Amino acid sequence: MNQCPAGCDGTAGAYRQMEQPKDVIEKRRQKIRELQESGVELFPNDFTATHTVGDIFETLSAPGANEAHTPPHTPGDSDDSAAREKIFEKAGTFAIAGRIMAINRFGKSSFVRMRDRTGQMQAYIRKDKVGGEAYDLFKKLDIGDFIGVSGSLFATKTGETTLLADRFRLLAKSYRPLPEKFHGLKDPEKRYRRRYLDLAMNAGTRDVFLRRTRLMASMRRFLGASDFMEVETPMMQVIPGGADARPFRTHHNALGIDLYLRIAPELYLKRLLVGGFERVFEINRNFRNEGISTQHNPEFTMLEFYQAYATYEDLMGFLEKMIARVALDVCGSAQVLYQENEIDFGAKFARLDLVEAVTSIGGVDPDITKDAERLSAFAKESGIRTTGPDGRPLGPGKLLTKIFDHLVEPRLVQPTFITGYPVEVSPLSRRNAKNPDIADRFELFVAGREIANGFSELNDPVDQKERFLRQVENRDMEEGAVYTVDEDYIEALEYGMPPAAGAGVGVDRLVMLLTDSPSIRDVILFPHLKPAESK
RNA sequence: GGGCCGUUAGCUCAAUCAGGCAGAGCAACUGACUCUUAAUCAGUAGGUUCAAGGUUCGAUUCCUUGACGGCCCA
Repeated sequence: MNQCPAGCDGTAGAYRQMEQPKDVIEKRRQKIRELQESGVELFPNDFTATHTVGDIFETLSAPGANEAHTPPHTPGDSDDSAAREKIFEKAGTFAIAGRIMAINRFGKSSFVRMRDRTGQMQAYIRKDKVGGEAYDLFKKLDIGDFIGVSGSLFATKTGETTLLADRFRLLAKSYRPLPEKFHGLKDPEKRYRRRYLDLAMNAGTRDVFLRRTRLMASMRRFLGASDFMEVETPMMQVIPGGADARPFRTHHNALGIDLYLRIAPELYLKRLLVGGFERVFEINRNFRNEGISTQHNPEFTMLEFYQAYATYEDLMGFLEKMIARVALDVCGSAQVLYQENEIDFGAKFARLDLVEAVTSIGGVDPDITKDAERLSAFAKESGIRTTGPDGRPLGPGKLLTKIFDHLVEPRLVQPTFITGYPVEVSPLSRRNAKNPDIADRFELFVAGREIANGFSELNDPVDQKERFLRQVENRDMEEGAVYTVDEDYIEALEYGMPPAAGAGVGVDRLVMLLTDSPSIRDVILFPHLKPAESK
């Protein structure tokens, strides 16, 4: 039964819409107008909370108050409840501020579930306590509004510690309804685009980003304790270097020149080694103008650190310890479950030579790895592209690492250092003392993905310049690449850089591992998505 | 870049196979209720079915194109 009493022509419809708005938001706007008309301030900012929810429970669990907040509680346990009453009485009054997450209204009293940054607590609002006028105001409040409540504590029948309101105030009105309480916000697109709702509704999401913050703090602590200093180097660079990737381009108006967003901080951090800062690190964003996927965001966070008088082998040991420490700080254990696999960051990480990995794990005939032509044929058979973007055939070193990526990388579940990379694919690494075609370099793989990359640094300016030149030559035809030798960096090396080793750690990927997140978008607050059509 | 899947009320999802008045729960609104906690009870309202086009008497449903997202592959 839903007939228009006045007939269902357009005029009546418009009239009805004014009287009784259909739209949820319009209804709320109307309610807000009524609030304003009765003199309620919608967005005051002079409420002072005396406590957080966490503070209150902490107060109660202080010595002598142990039982005060242990719901659910067996009702009718008179000794106990008498003791609790006493504790609550002694505790005094509290004023808390937070967002209304749920309301259970009765005729003349209501329970409100409030949440602040430390947790949730329910308040009980009674008409006879707060007064008729205030209670009428309360009736107009919505889930999602922010309120401040002051009062004393009591235990409900079910034993839940509850704030009995003497007074309450509206602190900020919401114009839009929050997503549903039980199912929350599930649509991944909406979760990413409107992360604030995802955070407001999903405890799991809040936990991921709390862990991310803890991870950053843990890494900084670990590096600081080892005498590393944190530095910040340019994100806008004239020559983007330190990695093999396409940069974003931007423009400086006053200088009239194009600049690039950095693809890596490496070449600047090593200039600091030249300057005498022997242990430096930087944690910040790099930008790579490439595809977006569950593993790639155009801007991502990287830790890079450099240590003078250290080798890549020293750094493997260091990283091993750092990651174990970070896992412990973030997860409370060095054994971490990631997508069905238990990963042990506490044990010594495996170490394996690249060629050995390709033959033993990848099952490739050792003879093939020694012969460039057979390597190329094998790659082709395995469905691997054997030419670069410019159409020229890839060198054997590049082919070998591609075969590795294809056959071995997905199978390296437990933390594994791969060493023995060809110099051909390691333009900034020091050559191995015994084999000049091999670099003193490692990559760390966990759960089938590259997590870190490190090497003993090339500090010979002549060798470095030659490698830059070769790189430029090879990239000549490559679309979008930037091919300039960083002469300024070479000059810095010419003044002398101490022997050193450095490594980069993909922070987002590490966070994924430690929060059991399948997509990089789950660990970046505002991941890049294509702009939506509308809404 | 390729393949598959998805997009329906503020939110979570039905209805699509085989075309026939677009539904539920929560949220909202009205009323009852001073111990609820996914409150309960009675009632009400709420839809550009992602967009554009096509087929058809009739399209959420079938076809084409596009947008965005998810998964897999490169």
